[in-house]
Amino acid sequence: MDNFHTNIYNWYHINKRDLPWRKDRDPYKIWLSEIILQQTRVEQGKNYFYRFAEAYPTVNDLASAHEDEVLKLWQGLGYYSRARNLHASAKIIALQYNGTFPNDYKNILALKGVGPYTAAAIASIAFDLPFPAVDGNIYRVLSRYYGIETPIDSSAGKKEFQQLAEELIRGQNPGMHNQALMEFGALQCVPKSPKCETCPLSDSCFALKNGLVNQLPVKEKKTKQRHRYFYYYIYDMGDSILLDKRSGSDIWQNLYQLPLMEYEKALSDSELLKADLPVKSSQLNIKYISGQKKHVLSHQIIHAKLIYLEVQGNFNNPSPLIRVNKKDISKFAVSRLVEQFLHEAGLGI
DNA sequence: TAACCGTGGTA
DNA sequence: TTACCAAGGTT
Repeated sequence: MDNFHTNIYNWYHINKRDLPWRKDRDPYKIWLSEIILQQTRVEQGKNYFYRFAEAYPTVNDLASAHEDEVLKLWQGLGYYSRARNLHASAKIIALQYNGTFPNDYKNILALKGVGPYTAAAIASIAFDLPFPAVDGNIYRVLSRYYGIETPIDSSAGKKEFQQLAEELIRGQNPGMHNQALMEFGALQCVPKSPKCETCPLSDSCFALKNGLVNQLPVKEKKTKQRHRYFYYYIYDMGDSILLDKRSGSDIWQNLYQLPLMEYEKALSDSELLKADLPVKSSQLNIKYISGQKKHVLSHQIIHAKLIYLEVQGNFNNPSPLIRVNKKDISKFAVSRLVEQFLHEAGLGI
């Protein structure tokens, strides 16, 4: 074995973390952890893994849950399509595979929410199959060590790194190899201020030798952010309020929210008082309007306010909105933004 | 292909 | 405060 492998493997055996999804090689748990960890730090994902593993010990348990329940467990982790796809794939495994996790790369890759990285990670870690798991860590480690300046988010870059990773895993223990490289990127060759002074590869690292550590990896695309203006309404009916389920292809799909009005620009409070309501009624009293809250997503900036309405007298259920008892609000999956507004209004958790 | 899809940590 | 970005995938 060459210098690269030997040093990283030695480093890994000394420095690897004791992570809960690596206690055994249950493909279901490895899959679950990989979905949770997509674009997510280990420290943030850990608690969610414990939650899911306890609520759904097997893939059949997950398959028989309701999507609302799965989304509630996922609440706060973001990228909610992961939860929807996780649940949909669990149903496929339960029904089409009779509860046995598929054990070949093609069928793993065919699962919803499983792309090239995740399929390779599961195939290698759970089934010893020699597929390189090329994630953000590995782009960073390889680009620095080998001095590769091809942008990692270009198609040429993806092809180049994939090919290099395939050469590197040849003849190695696939699961250990992939995990060693990822762990090395996550703990040693970190994005900012990597620990080059204590790095076992410092003698042969191209970036360190050439002063390119802070320039690599190269990424070209920058996502521009769209501004949106959300006005949420609490319809306080004494012991209950109204909730609404989001649908369509927008953010927070299938999560619940307070009745919402969206505008292209910010409304002043006086404009807001004259504006349409999500549910019209002559028996409303405005208790207060909150200050503006800025909620930043990866690709959108949402400027939001909460309008607290007290409903006088009777109020018919304005379908498709649902009337929810205040003590049951916390059973519904909501975005962080709605969760914070509910909390500030003394509702929810 | 590029835009879209969340949240929280860090410098 | 801003900018970056973390065990990416889908459309």
